[in-house]
Amino acid sequence: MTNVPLEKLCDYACEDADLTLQLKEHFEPKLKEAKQSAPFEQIECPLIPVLIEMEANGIAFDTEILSEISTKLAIQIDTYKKQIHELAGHEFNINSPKQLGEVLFDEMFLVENPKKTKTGQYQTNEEVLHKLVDDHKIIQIILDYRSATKLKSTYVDALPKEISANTKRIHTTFSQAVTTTGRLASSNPNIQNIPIRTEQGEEIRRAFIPRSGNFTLLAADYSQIELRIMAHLSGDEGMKQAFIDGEDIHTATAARVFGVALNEVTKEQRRRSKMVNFGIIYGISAFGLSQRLRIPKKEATEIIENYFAQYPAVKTFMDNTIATARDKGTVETISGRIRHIRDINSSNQTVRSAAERYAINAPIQGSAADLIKIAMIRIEKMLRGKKTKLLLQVHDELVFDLHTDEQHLITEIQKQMEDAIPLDVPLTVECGTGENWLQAH
DNA sequence: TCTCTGCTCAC
DNA sequence: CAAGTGAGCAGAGAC
Repeated sequence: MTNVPLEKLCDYACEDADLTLQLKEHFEPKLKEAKQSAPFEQIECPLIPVLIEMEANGIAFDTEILSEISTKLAIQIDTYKKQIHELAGHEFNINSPKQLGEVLFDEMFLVENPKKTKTGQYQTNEEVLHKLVDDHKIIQIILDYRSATKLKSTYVDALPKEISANTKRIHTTFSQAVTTTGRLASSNPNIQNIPIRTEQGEEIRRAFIPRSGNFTLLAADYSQIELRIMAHLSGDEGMKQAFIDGEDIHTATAARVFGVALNEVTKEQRRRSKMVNFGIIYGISAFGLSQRLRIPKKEATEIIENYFAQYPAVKTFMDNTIATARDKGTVETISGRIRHIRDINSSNQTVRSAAERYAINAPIQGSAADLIKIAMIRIEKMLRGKKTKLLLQVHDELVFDLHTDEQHLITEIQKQMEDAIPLDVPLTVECGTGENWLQAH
């Protein structure tokens, strides 16, 4: 075992349950000797065998469900393609942003001064096309074409190729050391970006199924984990109270920002507040918010000012985090995971502002990663000797093969996730089961 | 075959 | 200039 490169071993382990066990036994004592830092010793090292097991477990996959979708998409794509070529007056490669831009803007003149990319091509992304949707009927068809080809090439046709000949399951690779914040990454295939937002997209999740008739899929999701971490780290009383009272955070935020009662919040107000809440986590600008909400910049500025007036400790937290980054060149998560922030003192405002956004986002996103990793380590320990298996992690969600005789584990898993790190606000986890990943949500 | 670009999927 | 973290696809061009 010692003569084989570790990477290879992990590959083989996916196909070989006995080797997986050997790897786990090999790692655990060695890792205890390593001494570097709390997140390294307490989180990353004990997580290694957990990830090895998840990769080895794999998730069962029903290709037949997808073949139906594939045929449907192929017909749609063909129809769109013909309509687009007809409206354009000639054939061209719609998949080429370069060719598409030339058709729309050099031949059809749909815009006076089209935006260009840094290489001088016309921009044809979703945002640009959406603005033109009422100007010409070709635009909506292009958007539909893009969405259909994306689903077909990236998911419907690609996922079946990833099924292991031995296990008949899909075994992703989790990268533990590629992200700047402490999140995991998933590849070959990436199971962390399986569609869910559109009706046609979410159908793909039906193909992810339990390993046999004695199992169901269990999905356990943290609710609003990043905003709860913001409430905790900032100590903002108003935001904390909203979570303690079990309120819908976007509605509660809207009530405060727009100065109305909770039951008077309109859908539009909630939508705007939701965007602001997300913006806060990412490091917001008035311009960015105005673009996303499609409102004047002045209005966006007003909303942000109201937000900070209502959640003053959030503003203080953001200022303090940036000050620390300037002072020490680093920021930290709850577990002490460090991110170095370069360019925080740059004289170039664009560069400096970007560094400030990284400084604000890293403790939030990284602490969420700490939390779920701790939960994974404890849950894997709890599941030893059980039939239920941990399969996937999608940043704030864990997916399991749940044995039908082990229903009691749902509450145990939920508890482990909610209690991973005690915060000043409650953490809530929603669990669902089903015959596929879509149903489990 | 490799690398870069533009785009789009997720949290 | 302008919202954080990733991965994968097709096109396009260098080699």
